[in-house]
Amino acid sequence: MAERGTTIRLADVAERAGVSLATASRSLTGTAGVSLKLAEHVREVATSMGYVANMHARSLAGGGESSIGLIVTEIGDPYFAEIASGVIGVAAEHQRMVQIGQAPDPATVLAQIRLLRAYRVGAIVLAGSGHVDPAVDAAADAELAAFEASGGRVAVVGRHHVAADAVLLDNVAAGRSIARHLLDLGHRRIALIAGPATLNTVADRLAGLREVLGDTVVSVTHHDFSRSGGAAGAAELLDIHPEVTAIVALSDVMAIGVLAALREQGIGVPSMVSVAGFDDIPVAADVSPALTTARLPMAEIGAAALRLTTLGPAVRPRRKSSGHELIVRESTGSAR
Amino acid sequence: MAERGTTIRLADVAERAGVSLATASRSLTGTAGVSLKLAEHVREVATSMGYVANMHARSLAGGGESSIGLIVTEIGDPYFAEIASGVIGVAAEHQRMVQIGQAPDPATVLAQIRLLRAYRVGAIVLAGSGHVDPAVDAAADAELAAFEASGGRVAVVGRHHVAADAVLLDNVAAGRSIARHLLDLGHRRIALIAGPATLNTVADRLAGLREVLGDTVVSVTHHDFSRSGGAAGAAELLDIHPEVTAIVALSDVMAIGVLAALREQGIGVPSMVSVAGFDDIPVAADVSPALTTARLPMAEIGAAALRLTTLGPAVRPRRKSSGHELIVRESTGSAR
DNA sequence: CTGAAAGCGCTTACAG
DNA sequence: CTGAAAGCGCTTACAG
Repeated sequence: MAERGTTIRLADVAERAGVSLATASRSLTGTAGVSLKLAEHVREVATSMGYVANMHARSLAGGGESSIGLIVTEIGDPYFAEIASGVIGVAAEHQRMVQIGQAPDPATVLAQIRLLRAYRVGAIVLAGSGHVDPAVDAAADAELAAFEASGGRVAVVGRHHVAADAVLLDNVAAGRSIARHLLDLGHRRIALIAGPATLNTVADRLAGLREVLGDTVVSVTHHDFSRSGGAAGAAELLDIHPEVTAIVALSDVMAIGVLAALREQGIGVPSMVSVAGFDDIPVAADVSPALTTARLPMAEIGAAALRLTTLGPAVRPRRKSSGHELIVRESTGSAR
Repeated sequence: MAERGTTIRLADVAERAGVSLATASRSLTGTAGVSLKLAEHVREVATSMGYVANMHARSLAGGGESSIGLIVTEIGDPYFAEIASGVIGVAAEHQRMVQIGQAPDPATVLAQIRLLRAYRVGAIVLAGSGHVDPAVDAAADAELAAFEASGGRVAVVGRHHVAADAVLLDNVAAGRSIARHLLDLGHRRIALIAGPATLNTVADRLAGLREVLGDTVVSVTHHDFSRSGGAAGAAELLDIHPEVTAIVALSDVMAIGVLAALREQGIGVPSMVSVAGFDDIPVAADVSPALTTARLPMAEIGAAALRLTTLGPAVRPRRKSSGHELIVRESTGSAR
């Protein structure tokens, strides 16, 4: 075992094995050009000494695999946890480590991209909605472009205006699917409880919804993209528009908040009010009542995003659609 | 913007700013000993050139902050997502990046620790249960010890036998709390649906439960620590022990599976059977019916674990208890 | 306050 | 198949 604060270097291994630094390096990295038994011997010595290569030195010297960077809004949110799971799974297939950063706002996104660049990651996956106003994301986009210009690869999830490979979320179509479903059930007084109006994800889902719903929409409000945001939206809504027969929350997490608020007020779902969400987070099937939602397969999306970065750079950015699927469960029913 | 594949080095900045490498370095790292205006000038030049320091070089040269490593079993699991959220939050406070690895089995845990060591992280937080048989974790423990010996800091969550700082999960006491609650409700025919018997977490929860439940336990089975594991356990149980009036699943995720299986068979909860879980994952309050559980504050636990690593090494490992809280909701009621 | 030089731990041409 | 040497991009004593 190493002495406290002391670390074994390749030079130590080489000396003990009685070979040169170069041979030791080749033996351990599996580079061709060392006799099998010598390489084997060096490996044994290294193991017995508890040698662990220094990736910083290895990176600097031009060897070593780069790791991959992932930026999410909040890892505790099931939506992002799923994406992360997809990304980390694919990274592991390629023996890559992932460095993860949380970035709740545009300034932090920029800072995280910088940090990831400083660590010389090979690729960055940026999840988290872009903004309706492209100016808000301009600094981050420029940083991403600079990263690509310096040889890095990037893939974004749910961002439109970036000149990078992207998995585009099928938000507009998902909105339409939810809307049609509600109309089919006879609903004509519908409220939309949305996340921040500044986000593309919100704007897109809203657009799809409104396109089909037309003037059956009696209310659109904006709240935090969270359980409590959904609950607050529902409470407020019930005061002002008690005539509403259906509520669509712009995410499952918000929808769960809506469900909680409705339960608290003793309003039956779907007997009195139908509720629908977006995403199909893992727990959507298990809430009470089970949530009707538009499924976006986030884990697959995360995996797909990282896979895009393993392709070489393209002349024109690749775009891949997430697709979506309407999942009808018990939270929606015929209008009363 | 840099040319494709070309990266700006500190030497480029120094040259452009008309100073030496040393002065450029000091200006950018904020080291004392450079006139304010010169430092300011260098910083402007660096920014205008889009310079991003190479952390690998910085680390090698002895400067730079080390990042922190986190190992979880599965980031998509809300239990671990919460822990990760706590860890990443604290890491951000300290301007540290976190490198995250998923490790579903002991061999992978070992591999991940090695990788983290190779990246010369300053600290490792290992979440994920230890094993009843210490031999299973021996290799990982040794690697952790070697890491500490070489100056690294480590904190584990829910592992007993490691000679490192640890946040100990209050599993035994949590088991007792759930057990007492069930007994108080008059249940005398109780089934336990557990995760893998090899895990400490399972053994401890089971121990607390059995200590209080005594011979009211009619069945103990082991399944995957997952929703489907819980569902399978419940289905199997109902066949063999229809007389059971209460089921405790060893995690909320499993309990959600139990709830699903019961619903499928039309068995009322808690009218026919009461169900309880462990952890209080964020969604526990929103499932149907709302889940009675023993809360372990995972986000705080993750945060506490990382904070332990910021303290200097201790002569004897620090142990911190997670504490727990019985949360009674609607899935438990009087025995029929 | 500023600079020239050594060194961090590797990998990889370049020779042999 | 093996080794001596240069170099990756920084930071930090050491001088001045």
